[in-house]
Amino acid sequence: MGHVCAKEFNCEKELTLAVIGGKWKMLILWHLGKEGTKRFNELKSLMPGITQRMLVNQLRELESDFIVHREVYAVVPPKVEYSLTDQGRTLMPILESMYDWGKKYKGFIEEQVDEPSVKIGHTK
Amino acid sequence: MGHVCAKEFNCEKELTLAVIGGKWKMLILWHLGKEGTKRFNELKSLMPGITQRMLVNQLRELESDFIVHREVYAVVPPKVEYSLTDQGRTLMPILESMYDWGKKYKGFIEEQVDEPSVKIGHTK
DNA sequence: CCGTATCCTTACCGATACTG
DNA sequence: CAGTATCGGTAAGGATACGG
Repeated sequence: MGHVCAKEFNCEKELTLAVIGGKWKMLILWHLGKEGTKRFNELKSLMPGITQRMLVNQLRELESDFIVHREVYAVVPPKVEYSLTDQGRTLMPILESMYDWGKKYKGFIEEQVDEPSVKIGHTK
Repeated sequence: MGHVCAKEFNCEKELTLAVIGGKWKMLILWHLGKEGTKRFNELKSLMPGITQRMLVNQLRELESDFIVHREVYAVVPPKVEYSLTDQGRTLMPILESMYDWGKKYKGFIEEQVDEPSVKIGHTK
């Protein structure tokens, strides 16, 4: 198991990329890492634009890669909580340096092209 | 210009990912960052499996994002050298931490599933 | 030696509708 | 509330052939 298993990589960096590289994965990890445990619909409303299908999909992959823990409560209506595993938490420093780099790079790019062209939303 | 321009991102982390996330980009950056300037065919033989089309493509995107510098010499037969820009060099710490994380994660994964399943090539 | 030009496959992702 | 199921578009990436 693990969505990353049975794939071939040229390098361990690509393994890391395979884990965090999905369309919404970094955003999910960021919320869980910075704000802690979240329910499914909480995550959904924190990420405007994501569909239910994609949220489930990305969470399932992160779970099968041992990055995210899924806790199901046997209640009605259903309650499911997501959180980072210990392994998942070790990704945070990488996400932070990617955030910092992206921020500086955005400024750099806007100096090169004199109209602001890289559009970033509000999630930080 | 810049292949990254005119795209929308939820977060600056995703901008970083857009810059390094191509299939062969991290590998290219790694070679240029660790071993310095390379000619086109040198890069190609350092990356078994890459096609000429993809190597050109990834290099052009990195160039338009101001990460890689392309130096053309007016000689026959043609000679073209690729190197990291100053901006490109600032990516190396991120690539290194992704390498380190991937390496540890690979060991971690192999403990979970008792057969070795994550296959990594020889490029390091 | 260093590319272009085509063609084609497939993986990713979005929209939408339905369910325990 | 927290999911499945299905369908379809699009862009990334591979194979191959040709060119300055």
